[in-house]
Amino acid sequence: MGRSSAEQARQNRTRIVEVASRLFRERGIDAVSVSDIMAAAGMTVGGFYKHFASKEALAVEAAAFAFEDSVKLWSKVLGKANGTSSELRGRLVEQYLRPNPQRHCPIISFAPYAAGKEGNSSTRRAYETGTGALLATFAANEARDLPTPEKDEPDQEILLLFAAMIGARVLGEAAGEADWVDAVKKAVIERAGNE
Amino acid sequence: MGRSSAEQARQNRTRIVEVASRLFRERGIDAVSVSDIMAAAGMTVGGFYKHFASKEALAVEAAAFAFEDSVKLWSKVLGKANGTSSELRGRLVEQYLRPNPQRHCPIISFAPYAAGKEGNSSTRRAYETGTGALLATFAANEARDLPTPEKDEPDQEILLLFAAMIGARVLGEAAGEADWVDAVKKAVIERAGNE
DNA sequence: CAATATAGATTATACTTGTTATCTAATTTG
DNA sequence: CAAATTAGATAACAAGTATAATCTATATTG
Repeated sequence: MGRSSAEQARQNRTRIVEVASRLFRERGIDAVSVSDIMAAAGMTVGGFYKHFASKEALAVEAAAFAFEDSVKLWSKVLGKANGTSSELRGRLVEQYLRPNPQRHCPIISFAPYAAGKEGNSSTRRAYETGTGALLATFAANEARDLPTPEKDEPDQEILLLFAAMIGARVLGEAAGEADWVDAVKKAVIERAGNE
Repeated sequence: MGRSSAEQARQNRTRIVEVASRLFRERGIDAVSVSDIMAAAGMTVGGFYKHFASKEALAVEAAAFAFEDSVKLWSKVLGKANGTSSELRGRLVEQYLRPNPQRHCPIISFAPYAAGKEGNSSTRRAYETGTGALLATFAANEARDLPTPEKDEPDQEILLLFAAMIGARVLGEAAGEADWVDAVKKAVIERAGNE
């Protein structure tokens, strides 16, 4: 097996990012090796550094990809025709807190990795940009059914709900068997739906 | 250097747990090696397995220690004489969200580690017990200045705040430089103080 | 079509990790 | 006090890691 075509190489590169994005979200960045990723992408480790300078460089791209993915998903749920903004938000939060081993949230999966990096690293900037985009998506829905939007920046209630949905999901993933977890989730979901 | 006395050995064991508890919270479990811990405790790796069956066994004890530590701290803040329960809670949340590289919250530090374990593992059970104890501590304050407590279980508002404070801190640690982080923290703190 | 560049495979390197064996000097025990 | 035990030091082990060098067959280029 020799050199691949430019088009093939481009597809392979994209595939590596997609696969890494999924594996990183499922298992965490440190728990996934470069070999794991390449194997899951149907290749061997040899070609990796033809595409990326380092594992961290891939992590940056994989995070960006994951955040875009989530923005699309959130937009889709919040953009539905039937329901007030509050109802739609309630539905999003309910879906967000429903256990789903397939779809992991980048805000949570990449948080420990970003937290361990310096403030000006590209990893951290990618995390800040991506999470900021999700917050903006979450908040954008707000002004929808109001005749005159009050402010540009999201109001206190939205910011509170954003923090709460993330916290509740962290608890769900780490302590899903505890009885109080469902109560916490329920409180967050109900508040999101009845603003 | 030969055998240590039984008393010395007991002290050393406790020291290992304390040191591990701190390092795990600061850097995350996977980022701290057994050698790191033993070195920080002033010993070498050789004696480790005389005290613990595995790194994971230590992590369980270190988590329990960290949670007890936090319960004490929260109780102290919430138990102050001056202030309504709501004011005290506001102060706790404000302190919780103030950046502090020394004191890390076990709910957040141990979450990725617990999330990666099976539901019935001792690691996960320690996480559930510890986080449950912190929730109970947070909620216990509630009934304080009410003549007749309404329910046994924490009400919706408390559960929402608990989730929100955790989510806000996750964001603070991973995206502390983003401008919207302060807005999120502020929203959570203000809500905690004005129930 | 010949010469060159290169994607990805294979292999190597340098390092770190959790865990285990061995050893030794001091503590316990009888 | 002599014999047995063992905490912790030293060193080894096996597995896994990120990254780099080399190789090879194919795509690209002139």
